[in-house]
Amino acid sequence: MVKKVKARSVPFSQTRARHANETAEDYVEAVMELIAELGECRVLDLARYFNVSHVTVSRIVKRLHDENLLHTMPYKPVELTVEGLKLAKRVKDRHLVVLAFLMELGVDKTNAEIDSEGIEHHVGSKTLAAMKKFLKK
Amino acid sequence: MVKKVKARSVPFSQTRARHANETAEDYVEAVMELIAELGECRVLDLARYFNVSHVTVSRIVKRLHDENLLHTMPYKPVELTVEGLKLAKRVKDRHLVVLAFLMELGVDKTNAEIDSEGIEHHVGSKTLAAMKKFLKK
DNA sequence: CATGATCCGTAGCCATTGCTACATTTAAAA
DNA sequence: TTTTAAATGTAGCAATGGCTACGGATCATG
Repeated sequence: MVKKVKARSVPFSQTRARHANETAEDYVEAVMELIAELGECRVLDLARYFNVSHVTVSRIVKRLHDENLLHTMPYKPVELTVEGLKLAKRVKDRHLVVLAFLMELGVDKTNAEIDSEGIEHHVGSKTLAAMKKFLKK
Repeated sequence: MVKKVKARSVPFSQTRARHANETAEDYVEAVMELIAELGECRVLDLARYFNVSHVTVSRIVKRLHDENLLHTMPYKPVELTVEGLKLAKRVKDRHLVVLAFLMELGVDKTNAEIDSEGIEHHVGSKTLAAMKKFLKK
């Protein structure tokens, strides 16, 4: 008799797509933050923010432009599209909830910041709601 | 005056390395589970488990062999090295804690399983300790 | 307006993780 | 034993995200 093992809940066929999506979330959030802090967001600002070369940023910005999340013109600042802004707001809200949640749970700020940046991308709506509920008490 | 924006807590310079590491964690955990369930772990078992082609599994198994996490011989089952088993146990323990934690938080089992698989890789020792403490109460 | 510093784009390399197509090995069945 | 099905390996392609090196654009400043 051959036992059957169930496949993962999150199919791995989408690993690359999921990573690309996380990158998109990180970038729109960063663009929103950098515009808020600096007034505009240049490619080099993103490169410094993420600690990568401007080349990496440039290519990713181009991809996100093709995906209608960012506006770009050669040698001009990066801006958010309507869709990009919507995503950025959602991501930032979720990020803040996760961060506050971890700290409320007793994790020190430093570790809460580190972990929340990794965790946030994997927090579904149900988990997010549960975290918000926990924070209210 | 130019404002300074702090870089992310988790430098993105290590994105690829982090993803590769997550893959390693997922694979050793899967190998341990499949051996427990099926008695042995074949490349195709992993392919079915992760919903990817056997080619993808084959290449990753080779890499993890080079990293001393897995034993492999051509056309033979995949096994864990001592180091791989140690990692697998740690990963499984953390996974179970995160899953139990989410369910205790009020997330339904289905969503807890989905989210825990993404979240687990980003739970540091401090956050893990906080989750365990929460579960004790 | 010239010029040099800074910013940005392009070319081209690598690693990881997907894939299809085809070859080879293993093991079971005829 | 031979043949056939299943499992595994290999070749080679694409997308994503790292990088260095180099060249063109922009802008402040002399």
